[in-house]
Amino acid sequence: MKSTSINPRKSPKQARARVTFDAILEAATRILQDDGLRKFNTNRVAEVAGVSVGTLYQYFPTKEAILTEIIRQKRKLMLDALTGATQDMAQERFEETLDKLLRAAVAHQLRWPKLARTLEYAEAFLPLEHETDALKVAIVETVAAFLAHHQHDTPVQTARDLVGALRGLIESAGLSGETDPAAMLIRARKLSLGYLR
Amino acid sequence: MKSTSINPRKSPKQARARVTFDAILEAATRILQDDGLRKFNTNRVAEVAGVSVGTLYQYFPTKEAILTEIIRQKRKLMLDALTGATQDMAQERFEETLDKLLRAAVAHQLRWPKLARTLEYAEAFLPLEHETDALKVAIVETVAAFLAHHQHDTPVQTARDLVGALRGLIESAGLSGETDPAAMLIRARKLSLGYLR
Amino acid sequence: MKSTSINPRKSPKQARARVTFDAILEAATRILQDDGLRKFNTNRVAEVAGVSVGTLYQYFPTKEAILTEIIRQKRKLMLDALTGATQDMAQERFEETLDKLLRAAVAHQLRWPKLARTLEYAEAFLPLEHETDALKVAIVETVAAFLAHHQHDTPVQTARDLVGALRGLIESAGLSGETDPAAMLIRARKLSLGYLR
Amino acid sequence: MKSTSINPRKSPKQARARVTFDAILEAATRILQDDGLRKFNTNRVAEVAGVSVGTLYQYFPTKEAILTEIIRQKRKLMLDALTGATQDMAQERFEETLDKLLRAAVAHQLRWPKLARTLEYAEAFLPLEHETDALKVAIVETVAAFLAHHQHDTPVQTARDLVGALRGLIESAGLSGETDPAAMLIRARKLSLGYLR
DNA sequence: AATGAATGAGATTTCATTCAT
DNA sequence: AATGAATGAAATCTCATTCAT
Repeated sequence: MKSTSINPRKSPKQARARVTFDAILEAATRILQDDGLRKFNTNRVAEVAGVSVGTLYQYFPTKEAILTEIIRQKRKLMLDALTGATQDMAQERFEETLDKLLRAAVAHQLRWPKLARTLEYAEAFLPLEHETDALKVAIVETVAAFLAHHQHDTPVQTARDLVGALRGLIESAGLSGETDPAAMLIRARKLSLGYLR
Repeated sequence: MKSTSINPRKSPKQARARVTFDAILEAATRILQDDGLRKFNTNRVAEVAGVSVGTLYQYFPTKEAILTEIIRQKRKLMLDALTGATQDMAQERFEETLDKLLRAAVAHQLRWPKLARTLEYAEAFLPLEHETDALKVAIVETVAAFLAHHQHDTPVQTARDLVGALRGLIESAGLSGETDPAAMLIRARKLSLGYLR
Repeated sequence: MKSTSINPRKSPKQARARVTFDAILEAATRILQDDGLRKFNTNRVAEVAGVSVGTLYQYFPTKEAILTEIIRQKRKLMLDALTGATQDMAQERFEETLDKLLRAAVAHQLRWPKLARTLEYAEAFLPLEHETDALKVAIVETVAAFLAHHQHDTPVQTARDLVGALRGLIESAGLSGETDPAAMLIRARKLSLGYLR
Repeated sequence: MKSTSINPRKSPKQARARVTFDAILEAATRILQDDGLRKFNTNRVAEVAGVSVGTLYQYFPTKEAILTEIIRQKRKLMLDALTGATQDMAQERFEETLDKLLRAAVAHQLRWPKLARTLEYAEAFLPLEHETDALKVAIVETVAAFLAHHQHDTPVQTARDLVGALRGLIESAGLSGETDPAAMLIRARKLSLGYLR
């Protein structure tokens, strides 16, 4: 991975470095979840991570690089979860696979609703790397492939619509205090099946 | 309206003052739409509005007050549109009123997708006034009243779900470049009817 | 003058602003003369000027912009002095005009030898504006015009050589503690006449 | 040589150490030539030299020590060249020895004009060791001895003037792109003979 | 009412140097 | 001898807010 103003500066080689790298990302994540972009600054990230600012800048050339790395990791997680969910779609009924997908989405977004929203927002003003951007596309593509497999007419647009609507649904529920994945799943299923029928 | 750190400082009574007040809000709105919160600062707002910072602070006690006022106005517009849409619901078929509601929502959010998203995000970190907060509740209530009128079981939760999902749908379409309200309306209707059935 | 990263940010309009602008340049000049680029930083410049850093940045967008402005002003002074010296060259003997030129050069450089050297050095690593660069060319051109007027063969190259050699001479004398312009003038004349013969 | 904060930390005795020592100096030299003092920092020097910062600090106690060592080496080269040039002055005509001196000076400064200038400048703000400072004096003394040998009245001042003027001449030519030593030599001779007559 | 100059706390970032391994 | 992770003081620059005119 080339080091640009948005990529991490160096890949940690020693074990100690790995620990530091992760501590920084973890601290940043916590701040974003608790206080949003407003209080997300390098001094605070370093402090919460228990390292000096200098160390932080050994690993990330800019504040944005930290954000970008978090987004990349979260997206990767989401994509992997969705890929896993659709893995056996050839042998499964439509509803079965859909349920796996929805479970993944709900789990992903309901756990840290404020973080998810903050990252969403940050994305819009970040010059994301190709790779990170590609992950976003891949997420929609995964859902689209699933729809196409079941003879859907306009899989891509529908996938995008569905992803957007589900995000809106879960986010709104999460921010108004709901935390029960089971309850959320039922409504997410209703929304999806209703839209796809 | 009491003047607090979040309310406008003085209600512009004279014509000239009204013009200045509006110029500031308009400039702020443009900046939020074009560049997001990142570049939203009082000096720039004043410059774009063509007034001095000093003057800006005659009308708004803090930067947040400007944001709050914009949110208040937009919400007011939305609420009025929804109220208008449900005005004759007693004499209309369900689908008829729903269509009016969706039209209003699509029109509201598809025009300035980035602005809408930015305001959403800003809200989360703003200590909104009671009145402004009340507007948000009122929006959901209006939809809930409509659902209740048609014998829906859990009108409030469903209204909130629907508002969230529709916002997600329209936002995602808007940010990926769609601008046609007619096309949007069809999918919004499909989503709503599907979820409500 | 357009405001770039190297030009002043705003031209002072009020009298107070003019005073501040000049105070900043004067402070910067003093620091460069006394301590060189090493201790030339915006905090110190602001402190010596008796203003806040914020104020400094109202007028100069970067540290380099201050340097550039000083160079521009000093070059302008030099150019004006040389232009004045060659003004009546049509009515004067060669030696007479030459003497005026040398007087101007000696006066300019012997007063603040360390400052002159520091600016020279800074130039090399500064992306100077066209206008500022043009001044440097104009200085050589003025001398070249004088040489051409007296039938010199290769006026431009010779002018550049002469300007370089004289700068080296005066700088070396100035830095080793000489302060007497009269003594300097004699040797400068010797150098020039010797090279031009 | 006592190890102070400005002298190298240890004289590299083993072959491997010698290689490292030289690699550091070479890297530093390249950076100074290409980018000047601005980008001259220990981390970068170490990186370019292909060693770790830790290793760099095994050889040089401070950043300044690297600079000082480069200056010392360059001066030593220059002094040796000049000494060599004046070696046979008792058996040579004045012009003959002068030519050798000028050849040495031109060769020295025309090759890396930016480096030469940067070192000049750095010197002014460096607390040079007695030995390094002595080299500077010795250079002027060598030229002065040559002048004295040919019955010049004020050999020291004249030597200093000449060294300064020549440096100015060559530097100005070098920085404006000239690279031909032969052409430079002709003008350097003209300047010297003219001034000395 | 309006102006715009001034402030300074706070954010980002760099880099000389140390030290555990 | 060498490595490279870590430090933190110091430099650059921004921006919400105040205040004299």
